[in-house]
Amino acid sequence: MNDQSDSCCGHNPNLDAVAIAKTKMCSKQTMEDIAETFKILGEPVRITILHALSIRELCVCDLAEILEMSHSAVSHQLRILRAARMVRFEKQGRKALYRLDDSHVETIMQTALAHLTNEGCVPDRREK
Amino acid sequence: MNDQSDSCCGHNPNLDAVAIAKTKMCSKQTMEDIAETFKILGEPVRITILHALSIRELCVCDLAEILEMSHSAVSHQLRILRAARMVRFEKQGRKALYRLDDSHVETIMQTALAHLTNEGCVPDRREK
DNA sequence: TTAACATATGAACAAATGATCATATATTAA
DNA sequence: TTAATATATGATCATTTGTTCATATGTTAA
Repeated sequence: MNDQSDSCCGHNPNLDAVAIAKTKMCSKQTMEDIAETFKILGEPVRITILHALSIRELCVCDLAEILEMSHSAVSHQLRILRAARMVRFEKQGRKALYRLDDSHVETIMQTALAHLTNEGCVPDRREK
Repeated sequence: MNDQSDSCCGHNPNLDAVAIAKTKMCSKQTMEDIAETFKILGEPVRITILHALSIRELCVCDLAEILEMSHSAVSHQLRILRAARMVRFEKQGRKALYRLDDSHVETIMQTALAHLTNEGCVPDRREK
């Protein structure tokens, strides 16, 4: 925001280090895109939906039961996950069967779990 | 929140599917911990700090220069990253040299990037 | 057709949160 | 010691965002 206000206040960044980092870093846009992805994963309800769908496909009604939440709230969150191309759905009668739309999500989740537990990886919990 | 309000309104979840999912799913607490990790990564400023530190160690002053932000704002975010054990620092004189504290963070970032660019994953089958 | 079921979505509200500002602590230089 | 430098942090404020409520759309059963 204010890159000028500090230069007059006596701060001395290591210009070499700053230059090296800047040239090797990804674009600001890329960083924002990655952050957006994590922001979506950073909600208990949404990550739990993805976790459940990693085990098997489920409809809104099932997810509401599992999460102990209203159908409306679940549907709102599914909309966000759809927009992020993390889940997709298929209409079956009056139900909407949801499933994961990207295997990366599982990988990301397991790595996050590894960070938390300081372990290598996690056993596969999928059905069969 | 309200697990009772729906049962009297005529919704019929697939009880088998729900049971299967429930027994195989991680605990609620684990989900919340994972979500917390992602929430921290889901902020452009924080993920950019981690990205910069993945290139080389930097002090608060350098990070402020790279991010074009105030030192205060950077320091606040570093505090959050420290609490999550994603970065650690070492005092050198009046400077504080920060570096990554967990190699998992880089792995998670790269997988997220793969999700965004649709590389090495399931083909895109979104609904039209 | 009518009623029940299943999902989707806009609006409103409350809670969470990041940036700014002011201030505090600590280290080095003069 | 005094001043300058470097970082840390509490409080405030504005924005973001998830849930609820009301309502709309569409499907199946009676």
